[in-house]
Amino acid sequence: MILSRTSQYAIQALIYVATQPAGEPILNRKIAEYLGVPAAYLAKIMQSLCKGNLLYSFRGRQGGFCLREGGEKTDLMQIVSLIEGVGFTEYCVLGLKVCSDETACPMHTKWKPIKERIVSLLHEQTLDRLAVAVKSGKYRICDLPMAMMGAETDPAGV
Amino acid sequence: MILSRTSQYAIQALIYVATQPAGEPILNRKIAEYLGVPAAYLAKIMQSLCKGNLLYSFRGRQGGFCLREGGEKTDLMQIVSLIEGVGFTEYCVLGLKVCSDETACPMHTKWKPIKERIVSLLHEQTLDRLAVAVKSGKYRICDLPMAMMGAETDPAGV
DNA sequence: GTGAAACAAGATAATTAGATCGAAATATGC
DNA sequence: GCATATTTCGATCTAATTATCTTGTTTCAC
Repeated sequence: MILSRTSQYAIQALIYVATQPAGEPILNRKIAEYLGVPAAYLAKIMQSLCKGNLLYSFRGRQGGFCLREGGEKTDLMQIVSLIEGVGFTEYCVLGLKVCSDETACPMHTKWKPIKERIVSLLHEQTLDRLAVAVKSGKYRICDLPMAMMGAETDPAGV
Repeated sequence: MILSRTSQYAIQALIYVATQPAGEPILNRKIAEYLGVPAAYLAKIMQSLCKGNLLYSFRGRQGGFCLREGGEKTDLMQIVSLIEGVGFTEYCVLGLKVCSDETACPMHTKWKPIKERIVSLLHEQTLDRLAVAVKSGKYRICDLPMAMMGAETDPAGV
């Protein structure tokens, strides 16, 4: 609805890395397996994240990916603008090329505050905060195992 | 960022129809020309809008498209759910298949209120209100002519 | 050296956007 | 009434974008 699948995978992967002990390189394969996303595609995304200076990569044996120092403070806005391009928040809801305070689409004034809330939410969510939430066990960054889906609606509990 | 191009075109076209005198069928060609969008593609979208009971269509000479009676009260949510499918607002920001109050991604609680604001904005914006805004001349549903782009930065005024 | 891993670039698949074309319908002129 | 121009309808086809896979190379620990 808002983010491309690429951005979603990038965020999930970075959160996962942030939940792991710092300093130990993590395999792309492991991340992909955990998240249940295609490893080859994820590898490409991880490369972008390296080029964008969010990750370190180590080749060869004992290789893998690590957060850069201070990387726990990376916020979602940084990740998203890296993937979708800066200014992805500037797009007009109705798709107009030019839609600013001066000359706008009829949704502009109402949409602007919502957009601002989205931006500040993306800014305030940092990898460390998200990692804590995941480590607490209250939240997930990967899908439920199929078996569990709809488990609540199953009175027998299987 | 939020809506597919198809939804954007659908909304633009419906607003345009709503600005025109009711009862007079409007040509797809005219709408496409005004909005500056591909006519063939728009025609397809118009068909969906007819099937979704938002528009009437008339074939042959003097044909064209009209809002259905009461159509001025159509809100953007109706249009969008027709095009993108109902439940497009239910998607998880991080792309999880299941993300509800019971079991969620770490963004869920913060994202939910924003999502609700988006939904209510889409609900409160009806075609007649948007049409009024456009007819007032304060807002646009089509792009500026190329010549005007950046006109403000041109001291000579060309 | 050898094997495990990231790296790079391209090929393929899926989805979305847009174009084409032959109908079917209908107001209008004759 | 009948031909005709005008328009939507419907189905299919192409192009562009996005997501995914493949293959080979480089790097590094052992």
